[in-house]
Order: sequence, then C-alpha cells, then structure tokens
Amino acid sequence: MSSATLPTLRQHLTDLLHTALRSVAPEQWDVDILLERPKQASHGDFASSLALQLARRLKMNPRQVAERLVQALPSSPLVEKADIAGAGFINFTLTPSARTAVVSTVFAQGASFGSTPANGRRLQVEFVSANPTGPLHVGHGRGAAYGASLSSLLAFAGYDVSREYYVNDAGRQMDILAVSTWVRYLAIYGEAIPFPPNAYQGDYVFEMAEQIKAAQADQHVRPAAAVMANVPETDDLDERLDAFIVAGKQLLGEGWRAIHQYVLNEQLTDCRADLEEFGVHFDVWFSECSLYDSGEVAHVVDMLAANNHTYEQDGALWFRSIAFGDEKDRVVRRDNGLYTYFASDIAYHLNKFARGFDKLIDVWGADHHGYIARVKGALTATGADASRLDVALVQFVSLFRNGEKASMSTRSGEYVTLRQLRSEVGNDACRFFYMLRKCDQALDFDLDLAKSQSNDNPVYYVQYAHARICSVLAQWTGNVAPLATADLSPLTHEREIALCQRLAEFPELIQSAARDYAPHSLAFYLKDLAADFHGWYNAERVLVDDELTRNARLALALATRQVLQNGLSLLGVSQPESM
RNA sequence: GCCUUCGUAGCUCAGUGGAUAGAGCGACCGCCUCCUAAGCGGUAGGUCAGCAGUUCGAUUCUGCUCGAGGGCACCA
Repeated sequence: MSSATLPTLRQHLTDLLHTALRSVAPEQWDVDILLERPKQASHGDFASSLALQLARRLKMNPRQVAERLVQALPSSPLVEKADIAGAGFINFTLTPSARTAVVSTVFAQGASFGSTPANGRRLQVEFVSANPTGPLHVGHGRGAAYGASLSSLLAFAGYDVSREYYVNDAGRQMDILAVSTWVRYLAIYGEAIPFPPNAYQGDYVFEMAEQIKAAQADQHVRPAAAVMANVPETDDLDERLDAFIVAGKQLLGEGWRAIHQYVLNEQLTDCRADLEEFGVHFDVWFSECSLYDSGEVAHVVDMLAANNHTYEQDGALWFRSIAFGDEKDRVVRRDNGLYTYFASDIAYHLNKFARGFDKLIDVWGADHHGYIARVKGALTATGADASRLDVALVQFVSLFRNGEKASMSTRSGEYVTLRQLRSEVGNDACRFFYMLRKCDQALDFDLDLAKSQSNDNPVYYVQYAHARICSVLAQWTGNVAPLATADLSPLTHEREIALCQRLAEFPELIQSAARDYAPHSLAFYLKDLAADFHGWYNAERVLVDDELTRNARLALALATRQVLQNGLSLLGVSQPESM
C-alpha cells in the first residue's frame, strides 16, 4: 500500500459512487457526494447518504435507489463490501489491508503525517497584541495559546504563516504607565503625591521606579508641589490623570521620554520572555509608533478625506462608517488634533495588506467585536478587499478562586498573571487547558482545580499514552526500522481497527481544524486517540512471543506515538518519554 | 434598544442536516504475580432551553420567545 493511497481513500470511494451514479442516474451527475465516517462500527468505515439525497429527485424509494447504486458500484481492491442499511445508507466496509494501511503511511511520512505540502498562500495571524503596560494575565494567555496553536495548525496545513504582535506603543495607556512609574519614583525620593486611583497600581510599577532610580538617579525628581500645581481639583479622574501626564511632560522634557522609553522597553522585554517561555513565538513585533513616524496614519486619513469618506463635526474628523454597514460614524481625528486608535488601526491593516498576505487573521478579545464593522468598513473605503480579513473572537476568561469569581482589572493590579498560572499549573497543562474550549465559549478557569488537581488535567492522559509507548519500546530491544514494512495482517482486533481508523482521521482532522480556525478540535482528537490507545493497551499485550503479531502491534504503537507527537507539538505541548 | 457569543447528562464541556447524541469529573460495581493503575471495563444519568418554519430527515439551518455572558467612547 503506497503512502499516496490513504489520503485519497475518501476520494476513491467518491469516485466509485460517481461511476455508479453515472450509470444509475446520469442526469443527476452534479449531486454533491458526501461521505462520512459513521459513529458506529457496525455501519462500516465510510457511509454515504447519496441514495437519500437522490430519492426525491428520482421519485423513488431510497432503499431502491441504494440497491441500484450498489449494483452499479465498480469493484475495488480496497472495499470489502458495500451494504445498504437504515433508510437507505450505503455503508462501505474496507478490506483489512486498506484499514491498516495507515500504519505504513505514518511510518513513511513521520513528522509530516497529516500535513499538506506548501500551497504558496501567505497568511498572517496577529494575536495577543496586549498593551505593554503590565504583565500578561490569564486572558492574554488564552489569546496566546489560541493564536500560537492556530498558527501552527495553519502552517501544518500548507500555509506560509507569519505570526505578529501589534505593539500599542503610541497611545495614552503608555503615558499613564509612564506617569504611574514617575509618581512612584517621586515617592521614593520623598515627594509624596496622592497616587491617582485610575493609574497603574501593580507592584511591577514600584519595581520599575526602583530600577529607574538605580539607573538614572534623581534626575527626574521634581517638587511635589510643582506637580500638583498643574493638577486641577476635579472629580473627573481621567481629567486629573491627564493633567498629571501633562505635568510630567512639561516638568521633565527629555526626561519624560527617558521614562516612557524605559517602561515600554521593560514591559515589552518582559512580555516577550513570558511568551517565549510559554512556547509562543512571534515573527514580527510591529510598532504602532512606526505608523505615525512613517506618516502612514496621516496618509490614510487624508486619503479617506480626499475620497469624501469623512466629514468634520464638533471639531473632530469623522469617518462615514455608516455608509459601510457600521451602526454609527466614527472619529478618526479628535478635536485636539490627535488621531484615534481607529485611525492607526486602519493604517496598520493597510500596511499588512501591502505586505502581500493573501489572508489576515486577527485574534481579538470578544469585547472588540463591535470593532469589526468599522475596520472592515474603513478598509473597504480605501479600496482594500475586506473579505481577506478574518477576525477570530476569543471569549473571556473568568477566574474562579475558592468558588468565587476573581477580579481581573489590569489597572488595579488585582489579577493573576500568565506567569503565575504557568508556574502553578505548568506550561503543558496551560497550553492544553486553553485548547479544551472552542474560542466562542467563555472559559471559566478554576484556579483551585488547575493547581491542586493538575493531575486530572487531560493533558497528562494524552502524554501518558505517549510515555507508555516509549516504555514498551524501551523494553523491546529490537530494531525499529524494519517495523515500517511489518506485515500488518495480525491487526484484527476491534480495538486495533478502531485505533487505525482514528489514525487515518488525523489528516482530515487537520484540514477541518485549519479551515474552521478550531485548534480545540485537535485537543479533543488527541484525547480520543489516547483513549483508543489506552483501551487497546489494556486489552492486548504488545510484546507477545509471536513475532508476526508483536511486530504488527509494535508498528501500530509506533504509528500512534508519531501521531501523538505530531498533534501535541502543534499545540505546543511536550511529549515526555516517561512520566 | 441594537450587535454578538452561548443554552446539550448532577457539574464542566465536545459534537452532528442522517441511523441508538458523546467525553471528563462526580456516583455505583469490577480489573495490577502480566509491556507505567496519571490506566482499563461496566452500571446509572438526556424533552440537545421553548415554539414555529425549511427538509425525505432538524439537537444541527432559519425566524421568534425565554435565560446567561460580552459589546455599543473624540479609551486602547
């Protein structure tokens, strides 16, 4: 059985049905022939509902149609029989050699089993893109795990994938972090200023203040009274905070830039290290500032204005978003002359398109969903093809501690960081746990469960299957290479056939998971694969005396290990040889 | 009010235009002189939120109702 046979098994059966169809009902040649893998073993390896689809069009009894189709079915060396069952299903049962052929295929293809050759299509996945204003929290962790697994999956499925992090280094949030650090720094020098309640409160702000003191000494110290002189007495907290920022810029001059640069660099470095430790790598870190420096933001706004897609009102410049399906128009340039985040985001996406990607995938938090219409609208207005942008919305993560929902405010500093989670639960369990929900589903992360009962995490179940196979192999002293061509005919038990079927599903699973941007389905597949293996392992011994049987079972075990490795590595989960 | 994600076993969640809707946890009963018991086998547990429509067939698609989360800034 050649390695090329397996991926086309489904196609082969489809061709057989097509031939039969041309003979039975030539005028229905265009009917879509669907083949599915039945849930029940008694329904064969593949099933088709073609007869049910045709019955009405032919005004015939579905079972009658099925009978004619089966009679017209060409014989195939891969098909043992084609039964008619139920209302008119045609159930194909493969020959034993066709069923076990997947084992040889896995041996032949190894780490690339399940992958698709490069299709030449370039694709960009942008994810995490958290403001560099503090440590990543467990919500970012979900985006990171999802984006990384999705990227790996798409690359495995043949796309040329670029992973990108958009660094919001231009906005007010960075100024708030800088001023937060400065106020803490002043406090160290005894210049006590009431800390703005809406500034960043986390401990890392104190640490950065200490670091700036150590590196730059007292050059940024100004009298508290001088700072407070700039801050109006008002209950508007945002207004007060902005006044602090203005005071900092005025009193410090170049020193403000130094602090701003320092905290940005510090947070970005920390963020990158955090993600790399989590096995999440980015090819490009794209700076929002660079869009301003290059003039791209101004250019895109001018372009929109030149094409009459904007108007001025209340001193601000508005994009006619309604004309492109949004629910209201949106400001691109504020009355104070500054561009909005929206403006730089339009420029950013145009920049992405200009880089030649066939498809852009943005991974956003669910709270950004209202943002999709305006971004796509603006892209359309500039003449870009907005359908080339897909947005994957990842629902929220809620943390539960002692059965109670934990606070998750970045500003207040009361949140569990990704680092804490990783150190308490472990990277593998984290990566896998995040993939146990589809991204549309809100994730309740029970910290107590994840910490105290981490052994219950399904990731260990999957890894354990891998370790068991390694253990069997270690006790067998033979040479692995010849197993590639082992006679597989001794693989006749129900569990062995089921395991082979599961292995054969892997390439299809990769395809559908990539198509649907659904890496979670890979996690569920791996659980199923591990279950099939554990069941077989308990029922049958691999290292039996009979050489033929032993070699066939070793080959099946090794093929299973290969698929576990291929799948786990896509999810960024390690494959320990012993546990 | 509008947009959006959900509603499936006691709990947490998969899944599908098809045949008898699944897993883990929890409960109960079993399995290590034998390749790792972080494992396996079995039992119990369901009005797939509700109503209507499309269809040969709907838990799946469409519409409405009810319930839960999220979003509706000259913040990012």
